[in-house]
Amino acid sequence: MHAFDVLGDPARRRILELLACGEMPAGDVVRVLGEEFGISQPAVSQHLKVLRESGFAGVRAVGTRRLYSLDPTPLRGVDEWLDPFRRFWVPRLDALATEIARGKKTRRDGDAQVPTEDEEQS
Amino acid sequence: MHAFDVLGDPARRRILELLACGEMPAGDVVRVLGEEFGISQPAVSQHLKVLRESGFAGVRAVGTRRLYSLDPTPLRGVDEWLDPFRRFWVPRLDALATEIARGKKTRRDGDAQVPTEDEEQS
DNA sequence: GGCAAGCATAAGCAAGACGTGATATAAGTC
DNA sequence: GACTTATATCACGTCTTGCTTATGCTTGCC
Repeated sequence: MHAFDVLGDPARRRILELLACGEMPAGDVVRVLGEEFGISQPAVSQHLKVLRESGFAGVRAVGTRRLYSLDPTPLRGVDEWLDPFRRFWVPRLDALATEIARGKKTRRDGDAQVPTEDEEQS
Repeated sequence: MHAFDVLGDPARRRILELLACGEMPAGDVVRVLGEEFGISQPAVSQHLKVLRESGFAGVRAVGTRRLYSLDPTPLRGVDEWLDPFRRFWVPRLDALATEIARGKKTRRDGDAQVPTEDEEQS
């Protein structure tokens, strides 16, 4: 299952948000998701399985509990996919840095905005 | 349809990549997707519809052609959702900046890495 | 007007995703 | 060993998605 498919489900996104705060036993996840989404324990368990198998989460058994933790690797991949698009909303810091390095006076920021298609890319 | 669901389909991701290079007529998209994914014109047209209706793309009619263009807004939303997770793989630039501002010597970068759950978040 | 090109829409179908209730498994408690 | 708790898995129904083929609607051109 592709990373974006995994993130397609709101319940799974919520689980990742929970895990971002630190390790969490499956039971706690079940409780929160149950309250917020009204879904059952098996449903949550299956989501956790998806997160496990797609590399978003790791598990650690402690007694009868299963402590889930976030693995950021696939999210990082998503972040990287997003990278070429970021130029559409992020001021071009590289160009800015270059200008600063050259000691130029700051120009009007007209060309530090969303680029048009005939600008260089990559 | 939620942004992440839209991005869940590889064909749609590809279309967004194409549109990132600039405006493109539907026919060209059909040709590329046809080659790369082996799908038909209606299939592509339906993907374009999804992208339109979810705000990822805009259209402009020119004669009999439909020029599609990227609208970065929803991608930006995705980027923002990703933000709280970024601390897991991005060195903490804010802390780094603080240290530099204070004129401290650069410490070993042991604590500039992935934070543990008992550190402050947000 | 007639025709072709460019694209969108409709209808139908197959596959997969997500939910449920029931049940299995394994560890802790008495 | 019996029972409870914590979690996973099974079997199954349903809804959604994404594809296909067929067709409709504009626009440009002769």
